[in-house]
Amino acid sequence: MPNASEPSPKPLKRHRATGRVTLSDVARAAGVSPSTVSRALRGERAVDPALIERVQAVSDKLGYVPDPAARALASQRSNHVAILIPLLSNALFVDLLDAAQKTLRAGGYQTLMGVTHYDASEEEQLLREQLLHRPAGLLVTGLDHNPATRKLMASSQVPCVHLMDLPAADRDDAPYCVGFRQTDAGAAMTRHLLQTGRKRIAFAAAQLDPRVMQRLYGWRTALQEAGVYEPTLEFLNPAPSSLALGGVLFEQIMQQRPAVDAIFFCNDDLAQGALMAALRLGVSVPGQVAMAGFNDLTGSDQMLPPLTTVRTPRAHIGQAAAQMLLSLMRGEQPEAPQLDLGFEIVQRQSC
Amino acid sequence: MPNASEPSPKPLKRHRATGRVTLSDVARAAGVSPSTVSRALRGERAVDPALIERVQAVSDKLGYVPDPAARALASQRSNHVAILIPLLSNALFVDLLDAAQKTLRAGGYQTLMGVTHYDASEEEQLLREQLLHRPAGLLVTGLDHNPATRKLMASSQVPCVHLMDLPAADRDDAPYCVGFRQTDAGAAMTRHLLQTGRKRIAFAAAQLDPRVMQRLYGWRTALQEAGVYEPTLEFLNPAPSSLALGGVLFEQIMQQRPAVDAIFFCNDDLAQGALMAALRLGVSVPGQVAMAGFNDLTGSDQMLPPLTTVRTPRAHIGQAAAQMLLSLMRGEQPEAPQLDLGFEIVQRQSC
DNA sequence: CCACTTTGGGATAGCGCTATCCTATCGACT
DNA sequence: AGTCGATAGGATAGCGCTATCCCAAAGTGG
Repeated sequence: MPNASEPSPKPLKRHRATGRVTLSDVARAAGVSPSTVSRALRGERAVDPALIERVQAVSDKLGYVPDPAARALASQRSNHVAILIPLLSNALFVDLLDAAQKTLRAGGYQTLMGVTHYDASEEEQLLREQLLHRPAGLLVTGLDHNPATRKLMASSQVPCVHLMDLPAADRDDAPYCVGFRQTDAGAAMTRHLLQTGRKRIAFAAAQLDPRVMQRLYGWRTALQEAGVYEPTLEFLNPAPSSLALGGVLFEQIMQQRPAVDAIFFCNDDLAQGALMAALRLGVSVPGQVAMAGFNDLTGSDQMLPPLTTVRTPRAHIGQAAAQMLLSLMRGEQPEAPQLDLGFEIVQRQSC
Repeated sequence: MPNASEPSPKPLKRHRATGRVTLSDVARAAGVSPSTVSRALRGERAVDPALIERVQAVSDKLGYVPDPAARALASQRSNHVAILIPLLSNALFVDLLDAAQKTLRAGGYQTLMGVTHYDASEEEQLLREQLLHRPAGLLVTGLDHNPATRKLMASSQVPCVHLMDLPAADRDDAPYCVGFRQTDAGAAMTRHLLQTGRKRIAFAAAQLDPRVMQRLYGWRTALQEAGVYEPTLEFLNPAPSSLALGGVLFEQIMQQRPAVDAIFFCNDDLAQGALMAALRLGVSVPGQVAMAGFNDLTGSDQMLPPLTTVRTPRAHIGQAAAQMLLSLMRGEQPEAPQLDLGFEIVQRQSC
């Protein structure tokens, strides 16, 4: 016996024992192999219906719940869906998040939220972190991303749906997206103001994200068509949108262009702030100047006067995008890669 | 050769190969064992400083990033932190979420958000789902949970910090929490109104969650102390809080108790809606009736008149709670299990 | 009637880590 | 010197699944 140093047959019990009910426990109790349990529970491949039922029953009785970490490690896919939104301080994105999150959860997915603060490199960093978790899907706001981000999304092979925006033209490399035509919405509201007889329509905006700029473009186009466009009617401020800023913008406009007869705000919070400022300053709305907002945020219908605005289907967008992502994650092909959910002019008394 | 059926020595190459840079790759490149790399990178146990540096360098060069799923499976702990909040439609909770999420991310944790809709059984269900992910920590709103939820939290052994609320008395089984005394805040604002000479102070509330009820209790106590409490001054509506509901409550109060000289709303959105309704109805504020809100939400300073309210440190709460959780997850003991971040009466022109 | 595909189940090697156990080395203390 | 306890690194068994391969049995067609 030259080699007596290898006698130990039993591999000594390690002290771990998590106590968790595992797939193997179910397999043993059901008298089948682990593979079969795995397949039966996931509805993978063909399994005898009777067997599926038996496995289900045993699984329920033992209270088996699959371990997401083990599953993720083995399959290289988690049940996470990452969602990237610019801010949590804009109700618009919160509504989007809320709706998407609800839909995804119903589909069995966990939502990983990432807040980019409108910062392209922070977006890239967040995406990088999230991709580590091997998310099953991706929901991102807008279509504008830096090249590195775009490359990450492409190379990760993770299904991705873009929110809020639609590509300008129907290219065939078009990504999946759910939203509406921001430009059209901007133009539509402007035309509405023109129809009520207004001629000097200012555009007041904050944050200046790509969608705001599209609305600006729509406004500009509509004014040009009507032959009443003036560059000095644009009041753009890159600061975050807020009621207070709306008031500031309003005062600025009334000071610089007192003859303005309508103001189109790129977001309702600005318009709400302007409405309050008008009340404070005794400026009659819509008598002296009409006001219009965008998004139909909560409170806009409670203003004095109630605010005319563009109602955007943000909850619907969140829900529909999540739905589209769910089908992509199932490996299905949505009928159309782009979903235009439109918008609606809500006419109230501020115009 | 009786047994020719077992010749294959090489265990046949499976087609998986994820291409990911693994810990073993780093170990091989650095000329050390995987254990050492793992320890060096996590700062676990004692490792030679020079070695740590070398491993770090190699790891960076190869672009190694640990796989969260593998880590979670092996260690039975993920880098997720679950946060449970009642709603996303109340700015209060969004601010909480935003702050907590930011702090946790800085600490290397991913936030898993759960929205309970003020539903105890939904909370339980969410918690159950989240615990599957073996979160490293738990952030939950309030101290009121059903027994099953409480048991889940306890048996999971996951560190947990409660938000917004503080326990009534300092019990020694007191859970970790960060918040302020809702009752005191309610009483403080009521006393402030009393000091301005108001006598008939109504309390208007919606949603009626436990924190609202505590504010109600504070209001009641202050009025009783002053000898001016009347039960009919309570206007409670279980519907979700909103500007529109604030207007409705205001009209209801003016109709049922026209002699009221102040109204204390349990949340700013109600007060904002009431303020708008007062403008609409031509009720002078604070001339005829003073108004006070709670939380100092955005827009309250822009109202006409600007709203007197209780400023609650919700962002601070989110951040401090996350911080406390971070130290708990590090195995440290916070100096005090309860953190009272107080509140502040913000006096504006509505009183 | 036999080669030839399905069909449905079993066996088992990882997925990429961490936790546990082991061992070698070095002082410090009898 | 010899014994001990630290200290620091290595080896390796899982964590709980899924994916892949394998194989028996049951159809299928010429």
